[in-house]
Amino acid sequence: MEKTLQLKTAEIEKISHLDYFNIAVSVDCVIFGYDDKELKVLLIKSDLEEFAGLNSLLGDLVKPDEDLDTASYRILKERTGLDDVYLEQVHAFGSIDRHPSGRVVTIAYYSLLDIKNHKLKLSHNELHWHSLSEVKKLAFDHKKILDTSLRCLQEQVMEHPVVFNLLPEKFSLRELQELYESILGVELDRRNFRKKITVKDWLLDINEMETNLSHRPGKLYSVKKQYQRKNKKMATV
Amino acid sequence: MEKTLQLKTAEIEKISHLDYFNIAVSVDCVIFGYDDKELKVLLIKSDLEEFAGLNSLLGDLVKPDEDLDTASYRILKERTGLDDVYLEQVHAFGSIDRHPSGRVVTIAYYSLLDIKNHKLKLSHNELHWHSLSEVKKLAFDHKKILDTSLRCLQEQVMEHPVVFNLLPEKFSLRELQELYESILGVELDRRNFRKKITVKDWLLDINEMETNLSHRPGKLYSVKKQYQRKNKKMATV
DNA sequence: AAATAATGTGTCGTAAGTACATATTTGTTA
DNA sequence: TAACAAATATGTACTTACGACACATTATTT
Repeated sequence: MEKTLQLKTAEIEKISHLDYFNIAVSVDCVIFGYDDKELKVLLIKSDLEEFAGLNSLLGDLVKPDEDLDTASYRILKERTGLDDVYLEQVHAFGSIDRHPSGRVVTIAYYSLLDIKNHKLKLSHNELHWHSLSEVKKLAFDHKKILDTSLRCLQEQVMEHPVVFNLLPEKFSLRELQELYESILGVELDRRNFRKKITVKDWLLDINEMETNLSHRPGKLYSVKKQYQRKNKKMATV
Repeated sequence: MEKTLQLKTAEIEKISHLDYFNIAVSVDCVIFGYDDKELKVLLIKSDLEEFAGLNSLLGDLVKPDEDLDTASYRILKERTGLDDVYLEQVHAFGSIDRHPSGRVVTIAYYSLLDIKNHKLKLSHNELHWHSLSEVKKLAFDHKKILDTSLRCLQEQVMEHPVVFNLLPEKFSLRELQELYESILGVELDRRNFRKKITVKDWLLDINEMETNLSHRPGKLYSVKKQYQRKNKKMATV
């Protein structure tokens, strides 16, 4: 009697192991960039037949010996050559049929980087920056992931010093304001914006001015060291 | 030449399918309750040898034909008999060795429910409410998941009408304030709290009073219909 | 009827948010 | 070289939110 039960349990366990350990986990990175006064996202042509012609986010399956954060940094590194960039986990997406090759649960991350200063390794063709406003349809559920990530970014942006990776090291308040305006999708009053930013005390006046402008140049600032978010080691402020 | 490549690709694909579709995904529910002026969490004795004697959150592996939200509602339903409760996804946890049986990536959800009005099906022994302050060590990485979920709840609580599932349908402002105090871990000024809450316009004055008190009774309120969060169908406000 | 233990509301000072105007600095151009 | 164009830099007045705090009211208990 006991033996039968034992066997049964073992069998059940074997079955259940097969039943359950057969999902793939992926990481999808929503890599935001900023250039030409527009918020952009890095997309690649999907290589799946099912999504022929559509773009997708940069993602990959998580390896057996890789944790989620490591996978996200690997993907970023592989595609952009960067490894000192801040990544933030956004949400897990796990609809049953979201991936044509099988059950793939994906964890979305977003990242921010300055397009001008980090030219892509464009060896992979079909890897391009796209203006957010022009992104309509993406492969998989990636449009939903993109929308969720943008909302997440918008919620963080006024409370936390996250956006500075989108700008060059030195930037003017006008540039910063334009960046906020593209992220939030609203126009901001210049004077009030400056007050709000300066009171947060994130910025360092580096005593330099803009150059090569056809009008009065503004002062240049950089983020204070303690608010630079280079990598996960950095504490959340 | 081309044929060889073809074969190679097919082989690679086969290998990679085996390599990658071998992760299990679980959902862990941090079920918060409120009773006796204390925030509590529902825990169960771990049935794994490795964690003998330790409690764990309520979780289960996600079935092949089940999406993440469905799994979280199933777990809640199985353990508490409830299916009309709000669940909120918190974060994905995916350290390589977080589960002794193999690679299990887990998605954490939190939920809120009124302990008094939803007596547990205590057929499962060892399923109990624990005061948050007394929870020290949990199985797996569940302590970290609990801490993260609490922080998430704390961040939401002043901005969004999430906590009302922790209270009975009718409640006094004092009860609501005590709840906020337990969640946030701070004392609040009664007059300022009332101002702050009433300005949000979440509450409906139902023209009833507390009864059976040894002092002056307070008015009773309920959440306005549009802010009740029964299930995911409910929009986020 | 007095004491107790809550509820319910108001005020005042400070900080933050919003709308708005003027002076200043640089490069350009007539 | 003086006027102009275009942007920077800053200030003020009004309104709204926040925090500390005090007093009158109501139901129960003794």
